[in-house]
Amino acid sequence: MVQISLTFPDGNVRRCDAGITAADVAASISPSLAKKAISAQVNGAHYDLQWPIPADATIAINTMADDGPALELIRHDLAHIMARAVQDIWPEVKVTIGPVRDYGWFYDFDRAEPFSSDDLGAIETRMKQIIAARDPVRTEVWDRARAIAFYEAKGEPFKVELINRIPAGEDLRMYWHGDWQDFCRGPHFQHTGQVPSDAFKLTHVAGAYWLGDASRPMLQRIYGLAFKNRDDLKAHQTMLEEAAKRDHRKLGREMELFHLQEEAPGMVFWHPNGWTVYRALEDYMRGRQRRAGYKEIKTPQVVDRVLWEKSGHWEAYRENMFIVEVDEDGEGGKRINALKPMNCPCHVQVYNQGLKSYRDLPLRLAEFGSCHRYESSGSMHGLMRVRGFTQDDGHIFCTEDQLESECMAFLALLSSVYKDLGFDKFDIKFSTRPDVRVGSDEVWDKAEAALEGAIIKAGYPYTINPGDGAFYGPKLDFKLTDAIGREWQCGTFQADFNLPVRLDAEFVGDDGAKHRPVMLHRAILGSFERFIGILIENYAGKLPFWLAPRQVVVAGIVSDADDYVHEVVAALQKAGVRAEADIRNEKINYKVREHSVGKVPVILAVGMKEMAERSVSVRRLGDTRTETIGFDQALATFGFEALPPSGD
RNA sequence: GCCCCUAUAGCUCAGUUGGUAGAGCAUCUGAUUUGUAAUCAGAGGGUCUGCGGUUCAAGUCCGUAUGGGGGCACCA
Repeated sequence: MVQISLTFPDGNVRRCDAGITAADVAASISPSLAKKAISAQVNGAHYDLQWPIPADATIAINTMADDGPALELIRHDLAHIMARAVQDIWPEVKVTIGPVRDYGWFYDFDRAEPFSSDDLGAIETRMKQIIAARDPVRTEVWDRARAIAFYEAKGEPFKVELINRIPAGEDLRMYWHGDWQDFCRGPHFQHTGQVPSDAFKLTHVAGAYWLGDASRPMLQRIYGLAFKNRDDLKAHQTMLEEAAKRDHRKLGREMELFHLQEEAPGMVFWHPNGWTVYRALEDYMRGRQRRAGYKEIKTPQVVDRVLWEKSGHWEAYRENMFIVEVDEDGEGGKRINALKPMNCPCHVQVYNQGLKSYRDLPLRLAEFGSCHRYESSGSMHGLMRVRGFTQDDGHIFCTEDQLESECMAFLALLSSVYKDLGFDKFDIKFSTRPDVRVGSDEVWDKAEAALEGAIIKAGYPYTINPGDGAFYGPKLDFKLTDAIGREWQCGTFQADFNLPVRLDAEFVGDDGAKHRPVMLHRAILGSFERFIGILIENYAGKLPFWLAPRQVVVAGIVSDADDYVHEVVAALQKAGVRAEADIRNEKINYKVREHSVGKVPVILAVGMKEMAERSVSVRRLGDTRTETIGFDQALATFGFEALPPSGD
């Protein structure tokens, strides 16, 4: 019998048999709780659940138990086997925890000397010996006192701390792999020989804070990859190698899109090609937002600290701000300004000019706002996390009653934009009220219900991050993944009950009295920098025609056709196509190769034959076939393809 | 910010146990007028990231700063 455990955000776990429906779960627990199960465990295997699940749907859970050893079991056993191998070799090393993750596992160790790559090889060798020994795995249930006494005697302070964090009354399950012991929830194989010995690989070591707390010691985390067999492991390693070729930092250099340099860490130097992509994306977003009812504005880059003090940023965000000191009177009388780290306070200033009526709401202000944040040195990453960036920012001032409909409209716009840009699916995280917050519970109830209601009505799967909301309101985050599967937050939709109060935004209601608007912060791309990074990786540099920096290269075959090449290029440019001539004294093979490597979507080869019949030979990126079409047809075709998607 | 790794020509890299640098591509100059993924020949190009140390001698060893990579923390 397959046992299913559903885990809920509050930590409750419901165990039931396979084949039940969401309605069954609802009936046996409570509707609200049933709707919010976030993950399921089957025979130790972990599954994320996506919501909403229709009430009558069977909770279909893949039972890996039937088709050989579950990957999770393999990875979990390897975590224990690795920890044992490490202590076999270096008995003084302290063990901590080692969870299963996508494609493998990791385990954190406390050791004075760093693990070297040679050490990883030695650990792997020892692990294989343990597997070959087919050591039995056995388990016992201990009470807390015995376990604590055991680990204190053994000198494993991290284990003692872990046990102390487990809720009182719970028994502890102790597992032995041979004579090496660890405690965990299980389950495990019956002996170590059940783990495939040729389908895992220790990949790298990295520092990681104990319990994710930067004030605690930094441990050494060893990562491993593990699969059911050698072929799966190799396939995954090949996939990673392929993904590395799509890295936007590599493609950004190869395609001459942008560069970064030491004198301006985290600030992008956009090259002509990259800036063309940026501008194409900006123009597209401008059109989409205008048609969605946004008014575009532009606000200052440098703003006096007084405003940041009012908004609360000076207190809460100061160390992340670029400060600009101006010697105002020439005698050292300093005026302190800051580069804006976000646009919100400036948008409230625009809103606050003139008295607003309820008839003005919802008021949607949009800005391609350049922001600067002094991000910590270790957090920067190519275009994905930078210090100077431009948000496709927008703030909607509305009433509480308009919150849900604005959220729905935003979801529709975002999903349409993402679809145009090649993302049919994306991860949505819904973050609810944190312990420390502003605003009454009543307002939070209303806002959370509006956001969650909108997303359920729109029918998108989402994950709840309980307590992960901002102090000023709940939020939805929209995440996209890069080439190697790292998630990056792009879109966001946040309700804010704080800033309208701090910056005194108000409107006159139909009752003639003044009211506070709700302020909604929202972005679709997030930042142009990050989104372009994601786009490059998602398309492996082969951007769709309308976004490509060079859309068409007209390559002459012989110099006698040069005039015709220039004529075609000029006509294409007039038709709105980014076209270039290539009349260099090179073979057509050379030009085709160079522009293919350069990821130009269309190469038009033009020689004496084409000139005579006023045609072009079309070769599209990724397709080795060529097609000859007439001059006018080429203008019409590429002129049309150069237009951005309308989203309609 | 923290841990580990790392820095040689525009790019990708080689440089053996320390003896003051090399390849391919790119660039430039010739020749070649070419039919859909690299025509041939020649030339130029590097304070080996900065600073300090060890040594008769440092690209190579040590320290440090900065940048980069992988993670962790952070992302009000």
